[in-house]
Amino acid sequence: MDDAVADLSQDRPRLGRSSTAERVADILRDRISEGFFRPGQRLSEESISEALGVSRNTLREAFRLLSHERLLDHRLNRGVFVRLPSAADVIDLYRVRRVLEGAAVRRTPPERALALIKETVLDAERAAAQNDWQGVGTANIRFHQALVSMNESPRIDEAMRQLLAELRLVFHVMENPRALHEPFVDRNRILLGLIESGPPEKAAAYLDDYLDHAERLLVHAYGPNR
Amino acid sequence: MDDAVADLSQDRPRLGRSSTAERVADILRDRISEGFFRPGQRLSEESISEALGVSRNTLREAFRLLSHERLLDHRLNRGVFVRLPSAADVIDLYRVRRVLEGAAVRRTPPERALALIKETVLDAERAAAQNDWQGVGTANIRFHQALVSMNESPRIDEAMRQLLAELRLVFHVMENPRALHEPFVDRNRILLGLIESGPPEKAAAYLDDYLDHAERLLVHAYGPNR
DNA sequence: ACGTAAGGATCGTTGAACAATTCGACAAGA
DNA sequence: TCTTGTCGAATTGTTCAACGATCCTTACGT
Repeated sequence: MDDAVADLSQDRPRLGRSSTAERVADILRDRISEGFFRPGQRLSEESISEALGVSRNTLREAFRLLSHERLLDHRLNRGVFVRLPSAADVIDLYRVRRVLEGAAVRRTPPERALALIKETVLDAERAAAQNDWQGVGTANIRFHQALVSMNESPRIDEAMRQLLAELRLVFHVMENPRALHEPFVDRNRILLGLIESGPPEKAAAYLDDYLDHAERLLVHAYGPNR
Repeated sequence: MDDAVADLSQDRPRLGRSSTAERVADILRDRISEGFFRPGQRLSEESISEALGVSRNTLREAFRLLSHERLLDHRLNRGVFVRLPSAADVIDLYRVRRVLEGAAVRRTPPERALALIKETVLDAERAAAQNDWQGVGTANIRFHQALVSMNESPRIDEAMRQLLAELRLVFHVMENPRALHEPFVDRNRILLGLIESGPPEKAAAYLDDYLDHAERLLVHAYGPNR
């Protein structure tokens, strides 16, 4: 009986949830990540609060939340804009990735995480076979989220979630999703192999090259915009 | 003339700063980190908004900011409380530290960061000589902030700032600051030496031991509380 | 010991109001 | 033509008062 009660405590976080502001933030976050709101676009308090049927004050609380996640850019007296990351941002994002993902592949992978990673590799391959490059991008993101989960740290998972959401903004600025994601379908498979069997150093080295490649791709296509 | 104008654009970030909510958040952040508000304490919207002379709505925006930094705990319909980290939180915080600081010491230290680190080592030694253990704690925190700055990533700096603010909450729960900080005055000096001269792997190994030590100290003294 | 009910305190959310700020347009001047 | 000053509309920043919803405590009854 005590066991059952102990299991229950895992559902505890779901209890606290709710609050209009958070639900509004969830909606906006989804809209942003799916590209409905474009990077650089201004979000009007009046029109959105009216469309969602919540008061301006509540909407502002939601805006605050998303600003803190770096998805929105809050400029004083000018309103909030969907964040438009600069080239410097891209470079910094990859610096963080090298740290978080590098630490991950150096650990002995927990079974749980390994299964997750395999799954996302398959997802990417399936999507690629159907020329669904948007889907490949999504699977890619989940692949790296799974990678980082090897660190077994809730805080790192959360940080990675935010980072990838921010990176998705970068993707939305670029056209030609195929060139952006195709090279990494194979690389994911290879990296998985190195994690499973190879020595950690080998996987780490390959990962560094992987990230260099991805960063170069982005920054190159990003140069003109700033 | 154009050159002068270009230089000016560096001051641009300073323009955006302000907004009552952010200033309120700054005040509360300081109060929390100095221990004026104790972990677990409830912060009443009414009394604080009255004391600070701002409206409840504005105060709530500030609360949101600090909740996102994990300094406050926002429980629906019950109000906000100064966060009281659990033992599991402490363990996770140290997992993150191992990743961020470990990556830092493996890099070739930039001159700028090295100077900062030296400074904080001296600060800690000076404070220890005067039996100012609060001061040692502060210097210690700045030492690790400086360590992490070797990563040369604004986002990692920011993450570390938050992490250390959260860790300060843990310190405030414990009595006997001396036992908590004294051992690390010497260890800081040694780690600095290894970073300057030793091979990175040596510094990394010592750092792991350092963090194990610190974590054990905290978790041990923390066990009873939960 | 346990379930229920009542009451008070506090939070969640709203709507309206006004001041502060931005931005574009247009006119005046060099 | 280019710059500068001024005005007004639009939007944000902040406050205030109000009401329903939720939680906590206390008291009561079984």
